[in-house]
Amino acid sequence: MGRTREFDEEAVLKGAMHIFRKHGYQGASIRDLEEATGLKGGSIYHAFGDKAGLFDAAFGHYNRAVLEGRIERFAPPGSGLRGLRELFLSLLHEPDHGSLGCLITNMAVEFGGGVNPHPRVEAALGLLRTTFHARLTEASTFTREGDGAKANRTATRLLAFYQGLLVLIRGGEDKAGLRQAIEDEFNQLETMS
Amino acid sequence: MGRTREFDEEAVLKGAMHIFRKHGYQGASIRDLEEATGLKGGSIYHAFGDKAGLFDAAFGHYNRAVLEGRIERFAPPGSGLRGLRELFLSLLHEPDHGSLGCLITNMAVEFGGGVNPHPRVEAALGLLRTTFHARLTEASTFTREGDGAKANRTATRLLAFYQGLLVLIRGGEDKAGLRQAIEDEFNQLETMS
DNA sequence: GTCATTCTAGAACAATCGATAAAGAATCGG
DNA sequence: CCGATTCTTTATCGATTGTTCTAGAATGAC
Repeated sequence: MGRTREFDEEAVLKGAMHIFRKHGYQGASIRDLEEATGLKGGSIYHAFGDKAGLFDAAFGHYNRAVLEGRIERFAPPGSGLRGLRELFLSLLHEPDHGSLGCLITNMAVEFGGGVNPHPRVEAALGLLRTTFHARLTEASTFTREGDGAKANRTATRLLAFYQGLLVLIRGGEDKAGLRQAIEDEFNQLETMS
Repeated sequence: MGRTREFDEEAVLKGAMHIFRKHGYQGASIRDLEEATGLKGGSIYHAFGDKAGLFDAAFGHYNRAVLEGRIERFAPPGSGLRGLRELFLSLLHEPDHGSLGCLITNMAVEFGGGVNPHPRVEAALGLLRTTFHARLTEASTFTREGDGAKANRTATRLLAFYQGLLVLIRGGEDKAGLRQAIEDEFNQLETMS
């Protein structure tokens, strides 16, 4: 029933993900991806169809392993505002001064301008927004409000703040100031009427 | 003393800027730039040295004409928090669903990951932060605070919010929700202790 | 008008791009 | 062992990339 696969798919996707995060989609060449994955070009095309297919798989891996993992670790269900704060602060601990950017942020920018948004970007933003909303409604100041309209609006505001932080981190902004901005935001969120 | 220039530099930079905003630096080819500027490749290289030189000039034009122009129009000195609010809201009026992204945001992301930040990105972020700080200190709630430390921290927080809004706009986020987020942010800023 | 100088136009450059094709290597059912 | 199938490798494809070169057109100084 055919030759057996020699590569570890997860390791391959991890390597490809690194390259796409560093150099973007357009900036990542097939040769770069060969080196990072250990696969030869032919194998890449056999396994993933084309460059866009490998990217899609790598993006899926990012959403699954990195994004969801980060949420589970720092802002699990029940952690409320304190969890969200830790989630935001965790962005500052990225290595290499954000040389590995957030794939969502980077691709929202790189693929933006088309008529419709990239589906994986949309899905990831949706997961973040849903998470923000859920943790917000766990906080007493938001459950008192009756419907979740206020939490919805705050979730959108936090989503923008979150993406902006990643832009500034990647832009080389000093992290102490960003930490202070995060603390301010959540301190104010906790003492809200 | 030599042949006279036939092209209008401002028009050329404007055309190049459009391409770079739409497709990014890597995604803009010299042929694209020829078409958008009306110049032939030879002339481009004669006038600007190379692709990076044209980009640098176009980025300078963006900071001068678009960014500073927007600030002067919506948040001139003395306009305080109300000016800042208008500045933020003006981001939503960008045409084509953000198909022309903010060059600062896009380049902070695309050139991020290097050891040191792109100087023009740094300059533009600095101008924004300085503007935010200045308008904040015009507001009574911030001048009461003695030193400008609070205004500094809020300026950084607003800078992240600003960049995040541009990411979401480019990502195709619906603008009504973003408008609400902006209004919430500034309503809360106006009623601060 | 001549000359040095500056700009423009267009062809061409080597290098790299994403992608394909062909052949060998490994696996399993028969 | 055979043959069908699947994966890996290698070489190579045409297209496009950023850039350079060369010839021609326009300018001001003399």
